[in-house]
Amino acid sequence: MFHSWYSRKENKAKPISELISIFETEGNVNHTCPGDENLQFDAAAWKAYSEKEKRDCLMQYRIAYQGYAQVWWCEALGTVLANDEVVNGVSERGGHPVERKNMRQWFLRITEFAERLIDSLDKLEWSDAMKEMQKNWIGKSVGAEVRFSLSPSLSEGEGEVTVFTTRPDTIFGVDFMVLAPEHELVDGITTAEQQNAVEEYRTYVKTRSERERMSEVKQVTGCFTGAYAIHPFTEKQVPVWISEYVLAGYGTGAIMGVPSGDERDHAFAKHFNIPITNIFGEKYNGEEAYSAKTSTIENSGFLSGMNIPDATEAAINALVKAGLGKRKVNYKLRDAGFSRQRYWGEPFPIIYIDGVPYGTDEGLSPSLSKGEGGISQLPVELPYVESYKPGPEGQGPLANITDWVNTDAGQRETNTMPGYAGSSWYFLRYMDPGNNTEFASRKATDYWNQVDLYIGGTEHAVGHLLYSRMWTKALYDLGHIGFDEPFKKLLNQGMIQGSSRFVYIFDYQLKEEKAELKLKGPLLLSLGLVKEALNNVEANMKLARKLADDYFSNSLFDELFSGWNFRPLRVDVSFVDGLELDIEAFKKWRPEYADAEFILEDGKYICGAEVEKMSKSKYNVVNPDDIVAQYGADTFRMYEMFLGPIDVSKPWDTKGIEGVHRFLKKFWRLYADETKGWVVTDEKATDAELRILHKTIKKISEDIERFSFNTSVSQFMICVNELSTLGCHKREILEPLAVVICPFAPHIAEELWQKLGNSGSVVAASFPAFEDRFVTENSKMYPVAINGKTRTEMEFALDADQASIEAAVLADENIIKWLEGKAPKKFIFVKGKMINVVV
RNA sequence: GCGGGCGUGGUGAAAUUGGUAGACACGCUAGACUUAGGAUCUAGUGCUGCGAGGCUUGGGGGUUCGAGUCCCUCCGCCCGCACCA
Repeated sequence: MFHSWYSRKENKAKPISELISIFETEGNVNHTCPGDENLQFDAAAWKAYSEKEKRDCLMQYRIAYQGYAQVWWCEALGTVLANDEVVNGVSERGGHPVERKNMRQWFLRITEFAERLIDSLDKLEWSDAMKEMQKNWIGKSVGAEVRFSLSPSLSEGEGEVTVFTTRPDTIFGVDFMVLAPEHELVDGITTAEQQNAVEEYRTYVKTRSERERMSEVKQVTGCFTGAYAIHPFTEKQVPVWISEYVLAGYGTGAIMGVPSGDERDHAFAKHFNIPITNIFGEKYNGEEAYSAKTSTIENSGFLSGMNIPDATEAAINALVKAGLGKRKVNYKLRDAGFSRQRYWGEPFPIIYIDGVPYGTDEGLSPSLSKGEGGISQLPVELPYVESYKPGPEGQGPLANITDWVNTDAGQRETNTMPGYAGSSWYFLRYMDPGNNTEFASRKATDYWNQVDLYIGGTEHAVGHLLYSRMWTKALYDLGHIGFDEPFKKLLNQGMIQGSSRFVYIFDYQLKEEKAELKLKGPLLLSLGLVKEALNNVEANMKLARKLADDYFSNSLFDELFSGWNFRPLRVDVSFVDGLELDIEAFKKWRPEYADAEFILEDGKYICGAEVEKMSKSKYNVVNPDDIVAQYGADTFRMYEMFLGPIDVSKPWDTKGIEGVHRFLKKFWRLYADETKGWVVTDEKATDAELRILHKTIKKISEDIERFSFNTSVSQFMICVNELSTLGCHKREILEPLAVVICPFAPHIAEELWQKLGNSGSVVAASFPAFEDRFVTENSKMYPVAINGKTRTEMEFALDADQASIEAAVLADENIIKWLEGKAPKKFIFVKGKMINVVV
């Protein structure tokens, strides 16, 4: 990726060497620079560049490139934190203050692939929901880029603000401009008198996460810069503000505020008393923005009277003609941040020489190019470290290993790659894991081709699954593999969650010196008491009063506590039977509660429960090995299938596994009796037995196709119940049945297969063919409804015609009773389904 | 806030194309066999009502001969939101 660039002309990734050749002959006239759209040079200029200038320029084209991104910086911990390590604006560990800090980072230019990532979704067998999520994440929008010049007389700096808008038709409704607080122009345009206010506001914004900035739309914040921009058509001067609702990474990091047509702009204008220009005539009521797209545009110069699509076209054409803007496609998708300041992650094969990054495979020095890792010293391996402490100035731990960082060619990159680096291509490596000259041979990837079926969770919808797709396209473009989509079919499986258990500690603050506690240990309350107290102020007071009376030396309640609450504490699920706590086991596990007092309800301590991800830290882990030891792998496997549809998440609950276990025992008893031993006979099967077998073959075949394993298990249960009732022990039925059940209960199937006298494994046996003739019926019990409510059942031949059925139904005494003498208005007969009489 | 998903008995669920709601299990109740039962078998089990019957798929409304399924609307829950991986 470092050695490649994206050709917008050919719409594919290409080697960077080809770009260098192009620059040498024609400069970049035919290849707009994705990193800097205004960069232009010819061949002569290119040749005159220094080595460093050339490399800097190429960096703006590379698919793996360096840029700047904001990270959470925690001064106290001396490290960069992940989003989920920042809680309520402070570090999760230690509660230290954090702020957004700009840092140099590696990126992958996934935005260049945006269009293809949308287009080729069509050829994937993924759920519509999944495709929808990816489309929305990529967020293609068509609109215009518009330049507003700043008013030199009123602004500190001169120049222009470029905005992206999906509604160029509303350009006459612009009443203000808003820049992201991080926007590079802000420093230059802020007037002296607004300097302090702007600084203060930016300090506030630094503490805000992007999520908060997007979510909390009701609370309007912002700050005027003192600068004004000039409307391109009316020459009206509009104030330039900064506000957190404009994000630096979206579009150009600046918007034109059209309060009459956009809700957030409207709220902003109202909040800061900015006069609102109405461009929708009567459709805009002054109270809320008119954001529907069905009005005509009014009060808008040459756009007045046009509908929205026409006005959009006209506005863009006028902007282009005036040289003030252009048509533009924008994507919400951002280039993927590819640096982490962590130890665990693939190290970059990058060396800095005089601050300029080179690939370790670029022949930098003899020792590097012939080092241990092969000719190009790939792969670069993580060095051993004594400590995982962060490096200086927010660098990763690798920065501390100076021996490793400093090579005779230059300094190594100390960032590492993120988790999705490996997850984007591991499936390719699996195709050729022993290869030590390339990631996978073309022969191997051509043979194995795409992943046929990928089972994964929706949590990967817009991360891993999008990055893998981009990665695959890049490798395809560069000729390393022969397919451009990694996962042909995708199925989302649900998660088996944990069910956590909680006890509740009475947590109180005593008023000073007022009381002595009679307790030796903490006070734990059963769930029912806590629930009642939390639901009801009176109950809460009553409970506290009672606790004061029972457990404290001073029962003058009003003088006892300054406050109290019920603090939940996780307990290991193995000490809880259902919801009832084994108090002794708990005390043993947590010695600090050995002297605790437990307040019970009905003689039991009832725990609280919550469904969460299964995790050691939540003490809610159930180990599958224990289940397998108790019930066997077949029972475990079938029970997991039986729990419900494959794509639904649910908490693990061992209750119910008995049913599946009983089923397998009953299934076994068709073949072997506890006392009599093997009971399989060679008798001829009856029609009824064959019907059961073939209904089962049909159902299982269909269910497997649609991954409906829970209903398959049900069908096996129905089959075994019916065969048991018939007392069937016939080889003609039971031998094929063992083959059908094999994918669901392979161990028992294999054993029965052997006992039936077969050589070879049951997995090699061919799946029994379904034969229609065994299951066809010639009559059907029809539900007969009056006005849609089923009142009785009547049996008719399947080939009976409507007239004879109608006559029979209307003559039926049950039906006559329900008709109550009224004449039927309509008779509905759906062959093979039902009958409905409308009166 | 935005995007996606889900909501059916005491519990897990089924109903595949708009056609008998609750299949199959768990649990529970009663019984049989048994020295014993955490084995096995039988019957019952959505709610309500003595009964005929009535009610019932998160709430409300609509389309239809017929709605768990389609449409509108409201409520609730779960997942993702770019440095958890």
